[in-house]
Amino acid sequence: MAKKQLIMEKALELFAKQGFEATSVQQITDHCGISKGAFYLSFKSKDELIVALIDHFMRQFTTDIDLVVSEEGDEDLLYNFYYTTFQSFNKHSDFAKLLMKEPTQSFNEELFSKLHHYNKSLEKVILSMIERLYGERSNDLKYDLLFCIKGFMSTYSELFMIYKLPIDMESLVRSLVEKTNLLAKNMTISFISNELIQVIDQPLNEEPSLEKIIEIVEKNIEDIEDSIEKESLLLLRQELSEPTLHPAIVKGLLANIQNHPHCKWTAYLLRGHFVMK
Amino acid sequence: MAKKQLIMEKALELFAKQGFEATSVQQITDHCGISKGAFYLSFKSKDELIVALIDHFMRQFTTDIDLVVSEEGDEDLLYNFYYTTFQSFNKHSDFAKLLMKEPTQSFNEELFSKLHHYNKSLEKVILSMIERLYGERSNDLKYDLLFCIKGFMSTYSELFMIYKLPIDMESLVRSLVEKTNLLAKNMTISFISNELIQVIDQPLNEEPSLEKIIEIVEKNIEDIEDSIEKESLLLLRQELSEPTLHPAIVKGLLANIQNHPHCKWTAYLLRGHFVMK
DNA sequence: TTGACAATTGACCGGCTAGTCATTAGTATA
DNA sequence: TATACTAATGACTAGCCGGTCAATTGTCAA
Repeated sequence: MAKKQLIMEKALELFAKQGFEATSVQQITDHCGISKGAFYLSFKSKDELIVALIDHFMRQFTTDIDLVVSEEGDEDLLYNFYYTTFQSFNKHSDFAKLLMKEPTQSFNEELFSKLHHYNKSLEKVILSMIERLYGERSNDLKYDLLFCIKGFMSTYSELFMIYKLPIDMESLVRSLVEKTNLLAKNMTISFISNELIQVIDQPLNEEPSLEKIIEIVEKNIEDIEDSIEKESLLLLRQELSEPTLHPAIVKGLLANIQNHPHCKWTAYLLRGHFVMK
Repeated sequence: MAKKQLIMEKALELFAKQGFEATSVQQITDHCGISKGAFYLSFKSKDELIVALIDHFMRQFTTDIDLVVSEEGDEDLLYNFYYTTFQSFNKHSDFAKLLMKEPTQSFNEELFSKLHHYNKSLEKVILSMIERLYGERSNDLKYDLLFCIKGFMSTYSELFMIYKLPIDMESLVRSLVEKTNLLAKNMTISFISNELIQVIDQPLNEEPSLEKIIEIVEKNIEDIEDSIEKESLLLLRQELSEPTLHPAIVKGLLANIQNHPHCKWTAYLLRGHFVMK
């Protein structure tokens, strides 16, 4: 299992430098100091490696940002959002580079739709933030705001992603907060309508099914040692099959697990599930 | 020569779908209905093909936008800028896709710096527009505005580039004009300073030399048939070596050539040269 | 019709690729 | 130490890559 992580880390370094296609399995194994055969003990194919990378890091991004956005209080929400996002980009800059870099469609259809799905998850989180921050007013403008925020993020992150400049993150974020608020409070012409978004989302709008969530939770339970988190997961597992607990209790249980490093993604999924209902 | 264009067109289609690395010369020649050997009669290597593509289309983009920005009157300048840019993206969507797609560094150093150079040309054009539109006020904010505009362009162009949606370009542009004006007129916190930009630009700040410009002009003169444009080019060629003409005359000569399909890039270079002085 | 020349072909080359598997090294138990 | 097991190796395969070039085909003036 540790071998798997080693390969993922070292491969990511090479992918960020050269791209996915241009990096050979031989290069990866050389860089790891292992044999080519050993690679195929951990991953069935080179494609499976990239799938694992995307799953791992996109879950990290989504949960990092979701944690900030789902916190109480709107005070510094926008500031914290940008700050966390950029920190997360910075922390996993190799992966972020790979994401920016890789052809949107040179991947398999499977990989493309996977990325698309995570992207939509992220957009959903950002949209919920916009709704909280700007309330009613945002109804017609929220998708335009979403696009503007995404534009800011991608353009400004170039500064530290490509040029590797030492950035004063706090003033960068302060300037983006001002820009975002300006747009949100003064914009009158929206371009992206609900309908347009629905057309875009149409082909791949798969919510994870209840069965899928249960499966993930149970795997999670097996993976972690005895602790409050494990107890909470067991109770939540029960609640998935037979809902009996008070919403406040469920919320508490979610709070119990959402800071455990191996439960973040599960917490995110569960929050989506229980809030839905 | 026609063969060269055929290859460029067909190759671009494949590159847009699969990416540069993932497309083989064999695929390209099959798609053209020619033999592999014939490819190497037109291009010395696969790399030379991508260089030709980048040169061809980036010149197109730059001149298209520069023509709009260098027109008199600030009335609909911003509107026309966005409109032309998106039309140009749309017209050459395969190439635009390739640009978005391709790893920033999977190219050679040569290709990377080539792209970087064209990118800076485009930024220069946009900056001159910002200065004209917002005057003094833009001094401290211009680079932030540039980044915001670039962010809008890349995020919103996804709508028709990736999703291939039929877009009401006029309302899209109107909404972006409002956003840009809002930011330009109300922003107070700038993040990107002159110094920061200088650091970014440092490694590759090559202006084309006078000799280089003369070379390009002479090649252009050979390429086109007798016409007012050719006469104008010959006079401008003379003016490059021995400046004698009144600036107004030079400006008129430039106006003569800037709408000829094969002189646009030369006109752009010359305008930069004569305005410099 | 012939012959000189240019355009075009596709078999071929060396090198690299993803992936396999018989063999070997390492380790834990009895 | 002997045994049984797993972990790890790297030579190997089949196939694709960019690029070359001797051989073929097409063209046109004499």
